[in-house]
Amino acid sequence: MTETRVERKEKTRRAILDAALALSADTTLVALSLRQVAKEVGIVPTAFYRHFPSIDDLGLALVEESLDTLRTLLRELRHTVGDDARSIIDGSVTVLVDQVRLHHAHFGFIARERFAGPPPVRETIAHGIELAERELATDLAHLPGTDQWSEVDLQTLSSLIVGAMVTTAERLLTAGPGSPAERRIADSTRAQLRMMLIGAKHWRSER
Amino acid sequence: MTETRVERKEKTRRAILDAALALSADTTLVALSLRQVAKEVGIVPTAFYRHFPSIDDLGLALVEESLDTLRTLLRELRHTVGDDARSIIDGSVTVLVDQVRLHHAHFGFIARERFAGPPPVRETIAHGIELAERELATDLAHLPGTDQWSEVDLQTLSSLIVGAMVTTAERLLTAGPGSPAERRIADSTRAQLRMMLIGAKHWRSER
DNA sequence: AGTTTGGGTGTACGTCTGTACACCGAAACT
DNA sequence: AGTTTCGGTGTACAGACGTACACCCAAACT
Repeated sequence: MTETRVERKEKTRRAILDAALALSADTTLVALSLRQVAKEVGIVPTAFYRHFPSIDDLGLALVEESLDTLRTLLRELRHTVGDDARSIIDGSVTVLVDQVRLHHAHFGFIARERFAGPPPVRETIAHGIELAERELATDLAHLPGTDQWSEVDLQTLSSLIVGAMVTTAERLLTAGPGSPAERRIADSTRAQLRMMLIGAKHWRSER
Repeated sequence: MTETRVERKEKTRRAILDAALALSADTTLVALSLRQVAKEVGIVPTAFYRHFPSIDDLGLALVEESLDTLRTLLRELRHTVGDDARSIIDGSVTVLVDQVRLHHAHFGFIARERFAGPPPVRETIAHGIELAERELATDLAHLPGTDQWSEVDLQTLSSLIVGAMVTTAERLLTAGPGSPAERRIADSTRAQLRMMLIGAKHWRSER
């Protein structure tokens, strides 16, 4: 029943991360105090420093973790297969809904801190989303129908899609899992994706 | 040179609002202290209570004010005229860029507090955006080409457009006025709107 | 002219904050 | 077996916080 020292340490580190995630859900990272977290975890305030140099570093760890689950979402989206556009869209939205449901805390964290978090956190999140846009753009380039597309057109469509996905994720966060609202949002998103792809199909770049 | 009492009062009230707006730009409403605001304004902390019952009420006043400039933006967008879709899109984006530039603080406030603010603030903002979606939907219904559209289709397109506008506004906030980035965002938004409207033109509702 | 009103001041309080410091005890190393 | 390492504890302090209270004085009312 005895635990090794690294195991114990990792355990309370996780407890700190979880407590911070839970507490910041009520407000924001910037309104999070070291003492609150310590009390929630059940350790004395000064013990916090055994794991993080400061609250800011805790925030950085949290954003790293949250971006990890964002990357997981993107990977799953990329592996969504289907014969036609319709089934790909349906599968993608299903994945999005599932992932947001599954990692509610992380996506909520990203939504909150994207603009309200400390500058380094904001930048990290912005960078993560930017990366997602670029990767989607290269994915789109390998799709049939976009052979003649310019770089900027690909970037435009990609940014449009990613923007809609982010907006959808934010909407999903305020809807309870399995709620009618959630289904409505999913349906709406499917329709939006279809509309965007129809627009893309008939797209002819100008200038 | 003597000021009437109501004038003086209104003046410091404004000073408080401005100081709160400026200070919260660095972090968030929830991380804003009464004493900070008082110091910034140049009054003693307890004098704050002559104007607001609490910091929360200050936040409510700020969100009301910010939503006012959002409504102004929407009104201006609605009055954007043009002969064809192209010119309407161009005009709308120009208005958006101008307004975000002009009321940077208010739009920044909305972006930050939309998900990170106190619950009442969040709800007020969400309600404002929802209202904008509904109004755009009824506007779209009066446009030629949407005669056969169902209620949900109109709502879908409206939500898509509003979402893109919100995303654009958020992007614009991080770009300096007149910067190359700002122009790039404006161009991208114009293309996105065109793409969406092309999609809408070829849209045929299913089921 | 005399009185009331109300924005702003100054002091004072209890609470919460981050963090420095000395210390403990058991796991981990030699 | 003896020593070191290190996560966790307890005390302590200076500063910032919200806010209660008594006070001031000029504009506004009578």
